[in-house]
Amino acid sequence: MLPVSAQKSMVLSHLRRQALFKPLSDDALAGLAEYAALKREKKGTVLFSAEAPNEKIYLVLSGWVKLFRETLAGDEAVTDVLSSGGFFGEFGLSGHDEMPYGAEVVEDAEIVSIPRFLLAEEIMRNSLFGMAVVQNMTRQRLQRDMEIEHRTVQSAPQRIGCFLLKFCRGDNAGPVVLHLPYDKTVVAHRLGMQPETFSRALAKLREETGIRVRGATVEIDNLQKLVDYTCSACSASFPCADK
Amino acid sequence: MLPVSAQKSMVLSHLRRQALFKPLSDDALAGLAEYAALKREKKGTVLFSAEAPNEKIYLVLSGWVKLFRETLAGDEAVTDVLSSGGFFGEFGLSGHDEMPYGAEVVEDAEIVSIPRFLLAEEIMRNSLFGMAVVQNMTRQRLQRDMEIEHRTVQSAPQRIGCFLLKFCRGDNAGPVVLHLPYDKTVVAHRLGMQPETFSRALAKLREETGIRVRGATVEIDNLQKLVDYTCSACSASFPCADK
DNA sequence: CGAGGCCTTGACCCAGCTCAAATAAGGTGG
DNA sequence: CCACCTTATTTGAGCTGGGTCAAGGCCTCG
Repeated sequence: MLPVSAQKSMVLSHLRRQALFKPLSDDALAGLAEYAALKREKKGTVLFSAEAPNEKIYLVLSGWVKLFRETLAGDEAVTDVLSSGGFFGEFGLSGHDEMPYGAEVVEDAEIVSIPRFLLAEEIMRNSLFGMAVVQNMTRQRLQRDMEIEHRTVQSAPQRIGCFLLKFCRGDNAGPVVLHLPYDKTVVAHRLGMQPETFSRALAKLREETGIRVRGATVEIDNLQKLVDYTCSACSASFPCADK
Repeated sequence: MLPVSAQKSMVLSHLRRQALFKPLSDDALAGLAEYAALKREKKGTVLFSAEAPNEKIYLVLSGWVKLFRETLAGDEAVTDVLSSGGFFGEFGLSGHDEMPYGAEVVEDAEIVSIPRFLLAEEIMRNSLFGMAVVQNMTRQRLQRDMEIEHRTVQSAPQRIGCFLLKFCRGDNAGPVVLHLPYDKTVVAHRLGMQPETFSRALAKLREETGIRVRGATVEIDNLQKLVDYTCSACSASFPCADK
């Protein structure tokens, strides 16, 4: 275990790297780091479940976390799956007292948590930061809109393609190698389909676009081909990334 | 046509009624009203299309407006359908220069538009207002999460039921009478289904829950029955409204 | 080496889509 | 007020993508 001071400074450097925190002064940032906690969590850990009190904002440094809602009938809808750089729990910033979803670690992760009241205070103090939070929320909402579109308009293989493309930078060219970060079942649910369908859809995508899949590793020789196949049904086309 | 001053004061009173603007001082509100424009728009009018410059925030006073995205293949995904009290164009607040969706009037409407820079300035000036904007965005995002869940988990008749319930206040009791506000085709797309499916699903919902439909009018005798049928597949149950 | 998890495959089913045709509901001009 | 034309809504018939259930295959870990 690292000494406390070293941990703090590590947290600090991670926070500094987040776009969301850019408008914060060094002092303000240090203040956050002071009360922030860094934890290592094992796969399977439930960080909180829906309706838990909403007291912290979380930032994923490494690993994977899924956000989900459970229906009365026991079905589960995965709203998002986050990796390095992903935020969750921001609902706390807007005065919600309950988490509207649950969060579970699906791949061993390092996670920083920050008491929500600290951030709420900072919003009041620093309107530039308030603006940054608005922008963050806005981006999130836009992504949800896209997600809704995808689920109505894209076929299962296309949704997988779209998911893969999110990990490709626009700097195309040459073959790309990706590591599917986690459990295929989780990916399947993230994309709103059953594991069986995921498996079949991936097979189809493979034969349709020439990508190669070995275990969790995906190799893309011809990015353009994947883009053509995937984005034809969508309102945005390839480097459709979140700017 | 009303004299200009009367129009301004009408706009002002509408703005004052919005939760979003509660934190604004009378002066600030008057400032907004000064530059706000109130227009009557005919069904079919396209207010703007995707990728248009993002210069205004809009507030619907009456009538109906749909927000949508179009895919390259010409399919259309309706992201939302707004009526009295609905906001759109808030993306402008976060520095996006292009509208990420189009907006079309689907039922004659009165709409107020406010230059976005005015609001952006106000966010910087008044952090309580910034907070209110964050809350608004948050609520929107949550609704999108719910929407994603609904589309994966609910059947077509249930989605219609859920849509109807949004117009019922929790103060249940007695029979409820609703006026389906617009074109059934629009409702169908809003719910992510084809018009034919909508028609059949509505028939099913009718026989399943005893509601009665005549043209655009819906009568609900037994609200509880509708709730039971509709919400069983969902993670939230009836007065699941946006608080 | 055996047990338990994933992932893939096969077989079958069904909700919702598509195409096509029949009705209903408005709206217009005479 | 009526005939006529246009646009919405319903209905029918058949298709299909993806879901469900069940049976292997494969890999990991004890």
